[in-house]
Amino acid sequence: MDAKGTREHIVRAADELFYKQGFEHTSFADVAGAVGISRGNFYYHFKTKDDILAAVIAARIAERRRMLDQWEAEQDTPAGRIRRYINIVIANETDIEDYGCPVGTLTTELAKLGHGCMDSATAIFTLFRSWLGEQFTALGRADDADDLAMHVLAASQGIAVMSQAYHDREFTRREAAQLCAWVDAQAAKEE
Amino acid sequence: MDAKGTREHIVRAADELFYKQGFEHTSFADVAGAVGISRGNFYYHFKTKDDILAAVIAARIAERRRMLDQWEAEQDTPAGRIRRYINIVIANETDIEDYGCPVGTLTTELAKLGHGCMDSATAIFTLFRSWLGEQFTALGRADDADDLAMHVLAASQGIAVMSQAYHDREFTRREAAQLCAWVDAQAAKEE
DNA sequence: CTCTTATTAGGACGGATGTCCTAAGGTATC
DNA sequence: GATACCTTAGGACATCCGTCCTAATAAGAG
Repeated sequence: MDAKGTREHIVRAADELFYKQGFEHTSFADVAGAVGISRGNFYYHFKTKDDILAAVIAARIAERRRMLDQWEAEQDTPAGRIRRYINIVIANETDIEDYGCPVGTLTTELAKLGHGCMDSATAIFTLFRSWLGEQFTALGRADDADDLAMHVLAASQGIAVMSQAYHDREFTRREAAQLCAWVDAQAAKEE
Repeated sequence: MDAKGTREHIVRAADELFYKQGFEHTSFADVAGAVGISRGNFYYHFKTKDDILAAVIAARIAERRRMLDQWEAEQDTPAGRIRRYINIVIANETDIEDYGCPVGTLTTELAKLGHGCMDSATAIFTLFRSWLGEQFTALGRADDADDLAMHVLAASQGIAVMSQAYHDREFTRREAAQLCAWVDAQAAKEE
């Protein structure tokens, strides 16, 4: 197989395992096993575990960027786009119940490990943060757009954490709906 | 030294290390080093690492219970008590920036590890959840007291996650103040 | 002081981990 | 078909981990 394909395969498998088991709890052997290659071959593509993590984070950023572009194409209004973001917690309900938010749980883990990739992980948050900020600006809230974006991020993270703790889908839906209503109320405040 | 004292000393050290480094990333040697005893002596007090975790969680529950009692004594009104809870994110600002919320980050980690102590960790959340529920009931919101309690928990967790990601104290204070205002608004709705 | 019990220190153990090396197998080019 | 390079497999390595055992020490009771 060509190196590019194997490398991508490794990143995909590592991405999923880092999400579902955590970065530290996932070993080279785990990833190699999931991909179906030997541990030795591994070393040909990535010298260290940190290299894999960096590649996984880069892949996540690229994927999220594509997702945001798609949302912009699908949703016509800024409020609709923000609501689309909030809707993640419902669309990915099952995974979030079991493994939490991929972004939040990774930054939390890397922060505790004092890992150098912490800043790259935070960059995923920043991607959403600025995108949400743009939407709030388009909503006529240029002055406090970033504050509002941070509020949406924080609320989503809170929902994810509690969702993981209690597996309560009613709670998740109720909070998401409430946050969407809040967004619409912010839109009404424009002008 | 007597066994009780050493045991408590171990639990205290493990509590701090589990919080600051994460459960998995903390080894027997780390805890033994922090306490100043040998790894062998360790085994006399706790047979397995899971035993230590169970003891740490039990200690956290007991400590939080004491804290809630104190808040009830200090604060006269239900709203004041809820605001006192929200104020944690500001009072413990420095630690939360570096290590996140002790309860949220632990449940997140244990969930990913598929650890058996996950339920005990969730019990710490439940302690706050029912206490907050009681306060909202006292506020005249018996019907949706638990929903409101969950909302406060989620909001606090969200603030903690973003605080850890961005170390932005202005954000933390703004969100905490906003949440306190929300509590007061809920109180106003009673009648 | 003596004997028993409670507590400690230090190290052995099997296993897992991240890293690295080397030899073999494929693949493409001339 | 021969050569050079890309890719793979399998294992060696030093280290650390959780667990467990044993012998020495401290403490307390008679």
